[in-house]
Amino acid sequence: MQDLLARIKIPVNDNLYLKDPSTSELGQKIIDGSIALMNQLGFERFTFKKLATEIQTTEASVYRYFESKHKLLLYLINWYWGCIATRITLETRNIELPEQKLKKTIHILTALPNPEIDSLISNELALKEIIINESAKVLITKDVDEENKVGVFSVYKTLVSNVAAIINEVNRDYPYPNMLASSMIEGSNQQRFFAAHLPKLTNIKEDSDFVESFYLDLIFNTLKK
Amino acid sequence: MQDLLARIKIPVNDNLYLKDPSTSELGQKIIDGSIALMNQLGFERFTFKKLATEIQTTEASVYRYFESKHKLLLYLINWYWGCIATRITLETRNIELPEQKLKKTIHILTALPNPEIDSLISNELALKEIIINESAKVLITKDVDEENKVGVFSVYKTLVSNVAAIINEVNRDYPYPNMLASSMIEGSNQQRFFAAHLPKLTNIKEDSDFVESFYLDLIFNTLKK
DNA sequence: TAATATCAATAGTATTACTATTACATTTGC
DNA sequence: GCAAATGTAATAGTAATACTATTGATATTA
Repeated sequence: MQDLLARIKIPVNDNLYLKDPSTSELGQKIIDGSIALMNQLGFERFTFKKLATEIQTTEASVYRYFESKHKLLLYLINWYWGCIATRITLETRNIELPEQKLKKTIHILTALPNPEIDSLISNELALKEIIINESAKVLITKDVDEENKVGVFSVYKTLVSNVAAIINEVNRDYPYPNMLASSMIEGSNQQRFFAAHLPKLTNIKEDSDFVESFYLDLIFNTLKK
Repeated sequence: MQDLLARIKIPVNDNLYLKDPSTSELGQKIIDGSIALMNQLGFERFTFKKLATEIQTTEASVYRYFESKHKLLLYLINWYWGCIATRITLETRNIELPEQKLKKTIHILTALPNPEIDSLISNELALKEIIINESAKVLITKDVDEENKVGVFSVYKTLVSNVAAIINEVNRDYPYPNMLASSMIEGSNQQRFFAAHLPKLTNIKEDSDFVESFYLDLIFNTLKK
């Protein structure tokens, strides 16, 4: 699985970069470095200057690839959801039973990545933490409409609509499949943030992955006919 | 109801302001002006300079009340959730049936405010939009732990725990009451953002309030024994 | 009325996101 | 094989903005 995914090229929207970072060595260093540094500092404290120092290049060189740190984060997010969407397609295509298919999908979307088994990329956990901590800062913005126009969110929208389809395979009459899908995707990340910082907003269980269990219970009870 | 609430003083954490804005005329102008302007511009584009121009004072005068726009937003959020918590207490205390109590709570938390009936404050809708659009920017931060230490989120945590208690009144054995509560509170706002900007992530129904309906269905199905 | 405390305005500074320009290196076409 | 074109990177900026230091004005109280 790991090798297979490593060979698949995940396409990311053209509008997110000035020069495709996957085509050069410096580009790769920018991606790898920004995942590490943004996770460490957080989006606000992260700057192109600090990144440049870290990967031994210059601020301006980074600006050759990305016109802003905002777009860089959008690139990372886009790429992450592209990977997840690919995983769901690959790992559920041989499953017949709709319930099993949905169960697997919920696992991929809500569980923490197991670095040994299902990691697509060298630093998936760091990237997942960035998704958890920083996503809202570029999604919930006044610019969302303009960015949506140029297709920045199409990967994410496709993912939600695919999950919604899997939900409707289990219960054809359920009227809110997209809401349920996006609630789970966004909510599971948020609950992990709460667990780490505001545990009173969650119910952490020692014996199991409480986030995955919560959504399994929630979704299958809701879809029960 | 309106008059009653208008007379209730909603306490806001001391650490959020340098000088209590509710004690002076300029303070009130800062609050009212910032709700209007932040809703109009969004948190990023909102600055103290622009606010000062708007309410005909100076940037530095605003800094007498709030040490940063970050803290100002936290103040607004805190005050909002204080109002909501008060409303839930007042409007459910005479309800005997746990199911009816929960239903009312879900309504207060997920429905859009009706300006004529249940508005606490002159510009509740604008404030609600700020909560929807900007909350994540001050909650999901690297500073969350320090701010949590000084009690900035206590109002919110109390609200979640109160709603969790109402959930457990309906089903004493449900193991994730806090998660369900915080998921609903955060999720309902997020779904409204999606509805406005990324409708493919939701399922908007013309005939009813889809957000309230979604959560009523979701929660009561989940709690069914 | 004089001392004191409160409040507000002016004029800054420091940081940071971002850009204009130039220099160097590599590839490509004939 | 050499020049044109393209790709890459470095220097040295600008503009915006969050935030502060200081001084001036007003109100309160002894």
